[in-house]
Amino acid sequence: MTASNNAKVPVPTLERLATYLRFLIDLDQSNIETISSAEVERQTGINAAQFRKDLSYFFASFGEFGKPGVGYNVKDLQNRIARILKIDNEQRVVLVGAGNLGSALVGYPGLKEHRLNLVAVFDNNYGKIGRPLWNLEIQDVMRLKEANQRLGARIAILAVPAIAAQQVTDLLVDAGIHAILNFAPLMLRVPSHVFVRNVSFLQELAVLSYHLSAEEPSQLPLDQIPLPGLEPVIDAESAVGDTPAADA
Amino acid sequence: MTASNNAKVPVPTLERLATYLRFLIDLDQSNIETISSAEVERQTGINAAQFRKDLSYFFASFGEFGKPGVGYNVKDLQNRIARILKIDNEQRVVLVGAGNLGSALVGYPGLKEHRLNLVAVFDNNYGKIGRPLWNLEIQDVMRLKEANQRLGARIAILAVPAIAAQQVTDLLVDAGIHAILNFAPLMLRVPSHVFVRNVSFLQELAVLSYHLSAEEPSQLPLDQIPLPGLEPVIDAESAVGDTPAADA
DNA sequence: TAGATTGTTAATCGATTAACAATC
DNA sequence: TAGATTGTTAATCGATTAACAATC
Repeated sequence: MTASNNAKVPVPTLERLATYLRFLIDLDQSNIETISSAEVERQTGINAAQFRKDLSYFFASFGEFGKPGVGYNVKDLQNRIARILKIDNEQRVVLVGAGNLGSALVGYPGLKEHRLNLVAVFDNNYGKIGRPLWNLEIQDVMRLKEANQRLGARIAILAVPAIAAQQVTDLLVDAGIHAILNFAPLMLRVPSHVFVRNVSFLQELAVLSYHLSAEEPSQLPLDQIPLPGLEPVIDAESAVGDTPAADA
Repeated sequence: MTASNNAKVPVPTLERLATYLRFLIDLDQSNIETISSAEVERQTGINAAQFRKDLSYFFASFGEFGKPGVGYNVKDLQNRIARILKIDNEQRVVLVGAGNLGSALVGYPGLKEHRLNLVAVFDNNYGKIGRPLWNLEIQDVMRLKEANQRLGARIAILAVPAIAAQQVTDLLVDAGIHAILNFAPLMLRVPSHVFVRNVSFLQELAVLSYHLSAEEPSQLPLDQIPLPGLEPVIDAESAVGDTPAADA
C-alpha cells in the first residue's frame, strides 16, 4: 500500500483491473468463493495469462494472490483490486455540466457501489443554479474552488460543451482537481500533474460504423415508415426522471 | 471505395480517425483550408508521424491525401475520412433502453452532425412504451425485429441494465444489427459477424482514481459541509429536459 | 502423491515514432 | 531553385500470450 508502485503499470492493465473488480463483485454476490484464471477468461473474454500478468504488477506492494492448484479467493482479490485502484475508501467526485449527460451520470447507481461519491454538481446557467438534480443542488461553477476547499474532491467529470471545456478545466485545476473525465471532443491543456481521460460516443460509433460491411441494407426512407416516433414530437420533460438507468 | 480495405487497420487508428474528423470539421468551420501534420500534432496531441501513418492505411483504396511541401486540404480530408468511416451517408442507429443515459444520447446533437441518425428507441417498460422521448416515440423492445425490417439500422446502442443486456443483444442480432455500443458492464456473447464496443464510466473513473497520489486531501465529512445539495432532495423531474448537453 | 493452477519467463505480436528520400 | 512537408522505412517500444517450472 506504500504510495504508488514504481514499476509503471500499463493503462490497459488498469482498465482490465476495473473489469475484474466488477466481475468479482458479481461473483461474490453469487456466493462464489474461489475463481481460477481460466474461469476468468471464460467469463470475461480476457486471456488467463493476461489476467495473471496484470496482477503480477502489484505483487511487490500487495503480495501474491492466488494459490497454485487452487485459484483466487474472490473476496480477497476484490478487496485488493479496490485498494490498488484507490477505491477501497470513499473517492469524491465533482461534476461540471448539469445537462442531459450530467443528469444521467448523477443518477447512475454504479458510482456509489464503487465508492465513487458524486458530491457536487456545478453549472454556469443561472436557470439551473440553485435547482436540485437528484439529491444534489446545482451550484454556480464560479464557486467551484471555494466549494472544493471543503469537499477535497480530486476527480472531476467534465460534461460541458466543447466551447466551455478549457475554461472550466482551468477552474478545476485551480480548485485542486488532479484527474478529469472529459466528455468534450477536444484536447484539454492541463499541467503535468493532472491526468485526463477522454470519452467520445461519436468516436465509439464511428469505429462501429467502419466495421460494417459495405453493402447497403434495405432501408425505407424514414418518411415512408409507418412507425411511431418519426414525426417530431419534442417533449423531453415527460421522457426522463424516472428510474436510474434503463430497464428494457 | 471498393468494399473494405483488406489490410487490417489497427483499432487505435480508427479511433484517431474519428478524432481527426472532429478536428477537421472544426477547422473547416474556422475557414481554414490547409493543415500540416505538424499542426495536427500541436492541436490534437497526436504525433505527426502517427497521423501520416494512420492515413497511409487507406492510400490503396482512397488515394493519397497530402501534397509534400503543402499539407492537407481540410475539406477533402474531412470528406475522405467520413467515407472511410462509412459516415459519408446516413448511418442509422437504434437505441435500446430509454433510461437516463438513453435519454442523454437521444438528445445528443453531435450524432446528427456526424450523420449517425438515431431513428428509434426501444424499452421493455410498459410505463414508457408509447411515450415520447425527444422526437421519438418509445417502442416495445419485442417489436425490434419487425421495426428494423423497415429501418434497416445496423448499429445499436445498448443502454439497459446488465441483467437484461444479453437477452436484448440476442434480439438485436436477430433484428439484423451488426455493431453494438454496449454500456452494460459485462461481456456480450455475439456471433462473429457482430462487432461490439464497450463503454464503462466506472472503468474510466477507476483508472483516474488509480493515478491519484496516495496522500489524503483535506476533506470535511459531508455532513459537516454547509453547502447546498447534501441533504437528500430527490427531484429528478425538474432536473432534466432542457437543452441538449450541459452549458457551464 | 497426483492433479490443478499459479507466477514468471521468453517469444510473439503489434503499435509508435524518428529519420529521410521523394516531391510539391 | 530553396523550403517545406509528405509518404515510407526501419528502429524502438510496449503489450500480449504460450509455455512451463514451482507449488499448493
